[in-house]
Parts: sequence; C-alpha cells; structure tokens
Amino acid sequence: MEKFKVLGISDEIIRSLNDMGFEEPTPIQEQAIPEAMAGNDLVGQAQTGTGKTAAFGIPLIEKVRHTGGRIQGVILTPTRELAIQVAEELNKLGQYANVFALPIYGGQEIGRQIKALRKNPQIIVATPGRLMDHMERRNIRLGDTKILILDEADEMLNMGFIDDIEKILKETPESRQTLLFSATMPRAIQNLSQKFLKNPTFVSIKAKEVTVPLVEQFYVEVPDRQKFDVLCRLLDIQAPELAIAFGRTKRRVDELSEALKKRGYSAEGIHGDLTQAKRDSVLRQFRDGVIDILVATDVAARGLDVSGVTHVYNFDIPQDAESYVHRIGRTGRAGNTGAALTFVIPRELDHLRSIERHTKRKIVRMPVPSLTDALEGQQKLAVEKLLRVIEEGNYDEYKGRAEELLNQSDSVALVSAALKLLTKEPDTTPVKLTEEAPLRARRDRNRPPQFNRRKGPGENRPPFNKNRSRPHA
DNA sequence: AAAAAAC
Repeated sequence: MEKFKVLGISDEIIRSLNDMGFEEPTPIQEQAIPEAMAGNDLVGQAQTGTGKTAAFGIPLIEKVRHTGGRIQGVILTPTRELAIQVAEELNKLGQYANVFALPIYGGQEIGRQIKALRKNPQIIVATPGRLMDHMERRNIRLGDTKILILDEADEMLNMGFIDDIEKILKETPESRQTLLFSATMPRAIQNLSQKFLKNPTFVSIKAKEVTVPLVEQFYVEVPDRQKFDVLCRLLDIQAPELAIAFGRTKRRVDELSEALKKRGYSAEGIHGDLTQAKRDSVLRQFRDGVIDILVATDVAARGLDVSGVTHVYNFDIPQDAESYVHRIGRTGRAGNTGAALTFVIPRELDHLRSIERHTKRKIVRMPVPSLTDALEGQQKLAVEKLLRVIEEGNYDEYKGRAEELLNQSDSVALVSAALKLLTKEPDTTPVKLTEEAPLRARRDRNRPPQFNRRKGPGENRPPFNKNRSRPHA
C-alpha cells in the first residue's frame, strides 16, 4: 500500500483500494497513474487483467471528485457488459470520495437511464451508440468533460465505431485530457491518437508479459461430432470451479448450452441476440457462482473480469491469435493459475500452429480423455460430494443424497464406491476421511492440474444424469 | 463470414 501512497493518491481512494484487496500497483498502474495525474494525455498498451481499470480510474476519480454536478468524466467501451463492469469498479474505487459513475448502454430502457442521470453522475461509462442517442435527445451534454477515456480502442475500431467516436470527441471541449487504452497498436489507432491526443505519453507492459504466463495452454484434436462428449468428459475430470466455453456462432452457443443443461450441468449461454436483461442476469449468476459454466460468443472474450474462472474451453477454435489471447485471458487473472483448452478439428491444425506462432507460446497437445478417466472423474466428484455431506455432519441428508446418487448413477465403479461409504458407520471422524483420500492426485503430466474442488452442497448441478442424450454439437 | 453496437 505504501507504493500506492507515494503515487500521491488521496486517503479516500487508498481506503477503497484496501477494501478491494489491492496491495501494490501493477506495472501499468505504476506507469500510468503519475502521468495521468499530472494531466498528460496517454496511450496505454494493455489488456484487462493487468489492472487497467484502476490505472485510469484512480486519476479519473481524483480529477472529478471535488467538483459536483455535471458529467466530467466519459469512458467509452466496446461492449455493454464491459460498460457495466467498469462502472462497478469505479464506484468501488470512488465509494469514499463521493464519486458516482453511471453505465449508459443500449438494450436497457432509456427512461430508466434518464432517471438515473438526474442523480448527477460525475462519470458516465458508455457504449457509443446509446451515448449518441442520449446526446441527440439532449439528455446528455459533454461540454464540461475534463477527461475522456477510450477503453479497448482497437476493438471499438474493429466494430466500426470510428465515426461515432469522432462525433463524441468533437462534442467535448478541446481542453479535455484524453487517455486511450488498446491491446494492439495498429495504424488506425496511431492515426486516432495523433488526431485527438495532445503529445501523449506512451506506456505499455512489455511484450513478453502480454500473454498471460499463468495460463497453461492445451489443445485436443477431436472431430466436430465428438466435441460435446469430449467437453463433458473434461468437465467431469477437471471439475472447474468456473469455466467459460467459447463457441463460434450464436447458434452454436445456444445448442451447446442447451445440451449441457440437458445433461445436468449448470450452464447458461450468453450472446448478442439475447435481451440485455437476460445477458445481465446470466453474467450476474455466473459471477455469483450460481452457474458453473458460461457458454459464450466472443461478446465475452474481451475485458470481462470474473474471479474464479479456472478453465477456458475453446469449443470452437478462435478466428485469430488476437481473439485467442483475449479469450484465454478470462482465466489466470490476478495472480491465479488457469487452464485453457482448445478443441481442434484435424483441418484446423495449421490454424492452431499460426496462433502458436503469433502468441509465441507452446500449446501442448493433450490426448482425448478416455471414458475410464471420465468415469473416474465423475466418481471422484460423487465421493467428494458424499464426503462433504459427512463433514457437515448432516447424516440424514447424507443418506438421502447417497441414495440419490446411487439412483442416478450408471457407473458400476461409482455405485461400489458409494455403497462402501453408505455401509460405513457415520460416527467415524469425518474430517479425517477427506485428508486420507488423495482425491486430486496428479497422474498425467499432459493434463491440466485440478486446482479447485467443486462448490459446496448448495450447488445445483447433479454430478451426472443417466439419461444421456447425445445431441450433435 | 461471424460477432459486436441505437431505436
């Protein structure tokens, strides 16, 4: 925390950093915060997960906090979810500094946003389309903007927002401070910063830090029609705490999430054709751990920060290396480890190699897990579940649960394991049982480590289902 | 060609 203090951050923000569990500045924060607090324009090359939001959020809050009333800070983001997430983080950072940030995005009732604007936010975090809409309706005026931030600028340009961005920039005073963040620095970004930024300082995290070193990367070669079964096996074996499975199209996402649900997994899909209310609720449930598996298009590939995501499955290989880096960056965040596993059909092997070349990281081949391994995985999950019930000393529930498991099971090995537990006297010291059982032994070097146990008994995913539907995926 | 984003 001392290191934050020497950056000249005020006590109120130090206090929220404390609450948020931030201990010392990340490299991008260390570089960007003093520059931005000095009032300089800045171009930052960084992805989320590097502490980017606080890197611009802290100077932003310092700048707007002592002046009430009008909108003085504007942040533009490419997706609605990102706008919500950034606004939430700013509100946490600014909780003791009387700063209020409001997300402004499409798909939400405009009347509700107009009402929220009456609470006089000093900061808005907006997607370009809806902000333009508000500006045309004269709900929002940007004439008092002191600081404007373009977040994930490369992505906004890819999505064709350049005209909107220029229009928005022209509605703000020349005297504003401008910060631009982008994961990549193509020509178009350089042109944009030349046109709208004044003598910007360039900060970046070193190239070798760009791919997340804490993510172990694997691939499996598997024909399309077997992908679904292989994914189920992997889920049973690896038992992710939270996982994201990426699909190529909205339709693939619908099909995969339906198939997973049918098989008893706690999964939900998210993509741009769902109502915003549905998107919001799915993401919230995933953050809260109500859902274990988020099935997503690339709408969730960039910037989303959900803690506890231990596994990313590229059910369909991403289009390009950039998308790959963004997707796998959803795990291995904030110093935690994670595993990324890409499904490759044989004719995509060249494509995989090109991704490997671009990211300069080896993607290790993993054999398709055998059915035996998967059953063993299921069995382990079931045994763990039983052990937990015993641990909690709730033997009546234990009995019911165990019978339930037996009824659902189609695995001989599992039935015998459960039977063994059932016939055991329940008064043996239960805690010891877990210690004795080496449930997460690592047997295969080519297999990602199993970092996390499944959630507690409140979880709503039965470990398996005997009605095995095999929808094509 | 797909995804994202305003009504």
